[in-house]
Amino acid sequence: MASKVKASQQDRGETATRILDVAERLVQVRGFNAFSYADVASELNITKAALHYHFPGKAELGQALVTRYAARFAEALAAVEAGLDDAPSRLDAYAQLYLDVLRDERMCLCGMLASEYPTLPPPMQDAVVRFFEDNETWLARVLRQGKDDGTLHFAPSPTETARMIVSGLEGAMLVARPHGDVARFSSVASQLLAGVTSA
Amino acid sequence: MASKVKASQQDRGETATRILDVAERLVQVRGFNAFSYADVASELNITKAALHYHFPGKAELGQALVTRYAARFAEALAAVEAGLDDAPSRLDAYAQLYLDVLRDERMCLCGMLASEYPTLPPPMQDAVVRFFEDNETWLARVLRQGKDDGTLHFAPSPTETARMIVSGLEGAMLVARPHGDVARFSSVASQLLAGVTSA
DNA sequence: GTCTATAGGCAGATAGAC
DNA sequence: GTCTATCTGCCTATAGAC
Repeated sequence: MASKVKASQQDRGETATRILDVAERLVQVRGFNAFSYADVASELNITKAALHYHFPGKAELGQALVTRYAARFAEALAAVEAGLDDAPSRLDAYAQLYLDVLRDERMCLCGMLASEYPTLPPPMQDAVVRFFEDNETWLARVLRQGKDDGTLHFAPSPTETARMIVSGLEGAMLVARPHGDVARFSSVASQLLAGVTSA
Repeated sequence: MASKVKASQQDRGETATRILDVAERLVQVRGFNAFSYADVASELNITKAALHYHFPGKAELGQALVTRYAARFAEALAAVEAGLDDAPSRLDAYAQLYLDVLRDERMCLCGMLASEYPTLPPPMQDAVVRFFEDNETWLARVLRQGKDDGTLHFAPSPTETARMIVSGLEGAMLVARPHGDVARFSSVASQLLAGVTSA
């Protein structure tokens, strides 16, 4: 049973991983409907046919993209919980995850896909909705924790408050990117968090 | 000088107006990159060639769309100011404008275009940025009014607070639409406004 | 696994008749 | 103003050689 590195989830080859990396960036910058197999192939100096070997169609590539993105996000949230104990710090770290994406001149992958939602293959639609639900669930838990220990203060339910934070951060990315102004995002993010950290 | 109806801004023919109506809905639902001249033509039972007579290219059609949308929004904001005096009511009416769009299962036109920003023709990009700036300016003015007369309470500058409200409402639309859940939007909207109406 | 070659469709756009 | 007809290019996808 000498397993080398413990293949965490479905392991893909090196080429498949690089395809996902390039496609992910293209989708986050331009959108799922505005990138093509040709774009990815030319960046990697391979042919479109090779792409189809790794991902039969655009729908399958899209599913793989959102699945991997959601898994990574879940890992990041677990790391936040492991590394930080108090609710306010955890909220700060959560917002920082968004900021890191925007600094790269990208939109949140699932925020981008949310705008294209009616045009997506059904499996991608389901995965996008799940992403937001998972985020809200995690945030609601942190908010509940903070309310219980007195470090956070808010009137609506933790779930409703979580939804406001997710919406606010996604919207802040959406609006800040056309302005090319990361500070716009940071300002909104701190106001959102201040709404639950101050009495 | 017997002008019939006072051609408010650039008047377009009846057909051109119907083209804009159909194209506007398609962009708000599917996005600028995911609708085609063929889509519009088939809905109106005309040919693509006829479309090109009214709007030479997709870029020009897109410009006309965002220009008209921004003008209508500005009219709506003026109507809000004319019809309501106090700042809290004006904020409520502002959020209601967004809700009306979402009820139609549409995204804000400029929110949709913001997600596609890097792929848009430059004139459309400029118009999208201007739309958000105009919204923020209007909101900041209302916020200042409310702060001065004691009906609103917030710590950051009116401009920064305005940006948080715009971002929050746009993000709430973005996230609510995939869930098919208008209540999600309303919940976030009232939380955002509660943040400035309660002490 | 990656290639060449190609199929089949749809995109935006134009010419010219009516 | 609207039509038919057509162009060119890009899209996703497949077949089959290496």
